Amino acid sequence: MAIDTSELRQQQLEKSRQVVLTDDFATPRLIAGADVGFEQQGTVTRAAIAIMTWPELELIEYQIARIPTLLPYIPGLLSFRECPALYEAWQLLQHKPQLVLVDGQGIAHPRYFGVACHFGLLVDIPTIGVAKSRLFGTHSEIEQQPGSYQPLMDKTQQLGWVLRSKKRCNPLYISPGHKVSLASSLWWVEQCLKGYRLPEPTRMADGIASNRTKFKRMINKSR
DNA sequence: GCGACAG
DNA sequence: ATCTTGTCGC
Repeated sequence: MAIDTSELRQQQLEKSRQVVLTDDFATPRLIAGADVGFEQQGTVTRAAIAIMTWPELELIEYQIARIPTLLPYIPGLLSFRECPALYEAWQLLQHKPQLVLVDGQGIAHPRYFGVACHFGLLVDIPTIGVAKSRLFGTHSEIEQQPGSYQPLMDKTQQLGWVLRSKKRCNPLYISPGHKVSLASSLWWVEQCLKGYRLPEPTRMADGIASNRTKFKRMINKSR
């Protein structure tokens, strides 16, 4: 398919100016995890959003949306590929969360506008980007000690954090999405860690979106 | 010019 | 991301 990527990148630059990087939310009652998976050789996009209570972190609802894949994967343009499906799932929710952990980068992006920023602006809800690998920014080595972290930098400007969330696991790349500060983005992810590499909301959404049999049992309880 | 590159 | 069982290491 023919895609004018220069136009999409221009949209990102314009939208990035609207992203809010200070805390604009009270202590959340519900925190969500959002992730996307694919079926049929990538022709179908499947988005999952898991709603969990705070501070219990118990799953109370989840929604899945399946739509035809609109774009191929292009580094830097992930939001245009995943947001449509995420928005479909969002509209199905009976409970709207006050904070969302989105898989992928927040402002740690070449245009300072990753998928977490894009989705947060779209639904006007605070979001934090939690990515499993690096896209943009530099950082010094992370100690092996769980809980250790380093700032993720762009020259002299900090974009986020690189956190060793679990022993012998690759670190997490955390950055503000929308209406969240640098300090809070790290703090909330830490609060949602329960012994696994991924924070609970993200881990749950990831399991559901990836259709892992392991998660099919536990999610049946909440319906 | 060459490599890097969220999911 | 996805195709996929056992297996190496802490």
